[in-house]
Amino acid sequence: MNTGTAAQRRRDGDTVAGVIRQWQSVHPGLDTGPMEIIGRVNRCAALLQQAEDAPLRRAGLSRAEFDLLGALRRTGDELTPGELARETFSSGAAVTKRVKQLQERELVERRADTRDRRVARVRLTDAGRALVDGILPEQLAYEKAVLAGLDEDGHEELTGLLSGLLLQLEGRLGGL
Amino acid sequence: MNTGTAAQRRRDGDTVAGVIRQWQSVHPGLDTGPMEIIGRVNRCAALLQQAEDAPLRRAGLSRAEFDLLGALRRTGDELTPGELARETFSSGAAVTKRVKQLQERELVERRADTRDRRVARVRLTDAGRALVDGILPEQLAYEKAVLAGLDEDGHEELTGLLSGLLLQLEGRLGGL
DNA sequence: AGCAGGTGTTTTACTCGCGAAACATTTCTC
DNA sequence: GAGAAATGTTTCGCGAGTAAAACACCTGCT
Repeated sequence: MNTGTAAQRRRDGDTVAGVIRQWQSVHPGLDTGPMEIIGRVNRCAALLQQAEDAPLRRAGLSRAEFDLLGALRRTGDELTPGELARETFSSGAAVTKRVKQLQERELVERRADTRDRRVARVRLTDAGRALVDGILPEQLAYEKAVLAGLDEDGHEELTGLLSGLLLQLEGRLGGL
Repeated sequence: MNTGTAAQRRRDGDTVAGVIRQWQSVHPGLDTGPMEIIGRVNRCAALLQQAEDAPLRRAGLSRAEFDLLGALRRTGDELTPGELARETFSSGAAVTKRVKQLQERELVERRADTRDRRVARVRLTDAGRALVDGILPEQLAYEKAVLAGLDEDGHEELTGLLSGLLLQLEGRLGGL
C-alpha cells in the first residue's frame, strides 16, 4: 500500500513541511506555496554553511575569510578592496579589516597601484594559495557526498531550476 | 538556430556559472560539479535574504527578531527561551537579548512557569501578533512574484528536489 | 592652474551574536 | 531527605560586521 509519490513522501518529511503545516493551521487561508521552495532554499543554505564552517575553522579561517581568499584564487589575479567587497557580498569596511588580518597572517599581500594611488591591489601569497588549494577539494568532496543521495537526472534538473530562480533574483535586484 | 536547451542557456547565464568557469580555468582538473547546485543554493539564499530584509527594516525589525516572532505566531502558543533558540537556529544568549528588547517594545510578554520556576514562557502580545500578520503576507507576495518566472511543473519539481536535498542534510547533521 | 565633485578606501562608533561561565532550580541517587 | 548531577536561563567579555563620517586621490570644468 502506497500513500503517494516518492516526492510527496519526501516533501512531507522534512522540517520545512512541519513549519508550513503550523502556518496553515494558524492561518488557514494563507497562500504558503512560496514557502515550499523559498523556505527550503533558506534552510538548505543554513545547514550547508553550518556543516562547512567546521572544517574551515579547523584551518583557522572564517567563512568570510575563505570567500575572500577564494575570490582571489579563482580570478587568478590581484583585486582591489572594492572588487573584493562586490565579489564576496560584503561591505568595504569589512574587507579592509579582513585584508589587514590576512595580511598579518601572511596569506595575502597588498601593494599600491601605480596609476591610481587611491586603490590598493590585494593578491594571494604562496601560503594563501596553498591554503585555498588544500581546503577547496575537501569542501567539494563533502558537497559531493551530500548530493550523492540524488540521482544523476536529479542533479541536472535541480541545477536548471535553481539557475532559473537565480536569474529571476539577479535580474530583479539588478533592475533596482 | 539554437545553441542548446533552455536549461543550458539558463545555466550558462547566471553569476554562479561565471564563478565555476573561473575555477575551471585556474584548476582545470577540479570536479566543480557540486558547485552547480550548492553554489546556487547559497547564492539564492543570500539574495533572498537581502531582498526580504528591506521590508523588515522598514517595520523596525531585524530578520532574527522576525524569525522569533514568527515562531511564536505559527506555534500559536507560548514557548520557552530554549525552544525559541532551537526553533530559530540561534544561541540561548541571543534569544535572551532579543526577548528583552521585544518585550520593551511590547511585542512579546513573559511570565514565569508555575511548575518549573527555572523556565520562562514567552508569548506574543496583540501588537506583536498584528505586526507578524501584517508583514508575512507581504513577504509571501514578494516570494510569489519571484517564483512567477517558473512554471507550475517547475514548482512541483523544485520542491521535491529541494526536499530530498534537505532530508540528506538534516539526516546527516542529525546523525552526528 | 585651481577647485568642485566623484570615486575608492579607511576609521569610528556602535550593534549583534556567540561561547563560556555563572546562576537558579529541578531531578536523580543513595 | 541531603548532596550530586542535570537542566534552563542569564550575564559577561569579546570578535565581527555595518553605516556613516573622514580621508585621499583623481578628473573635468572654467
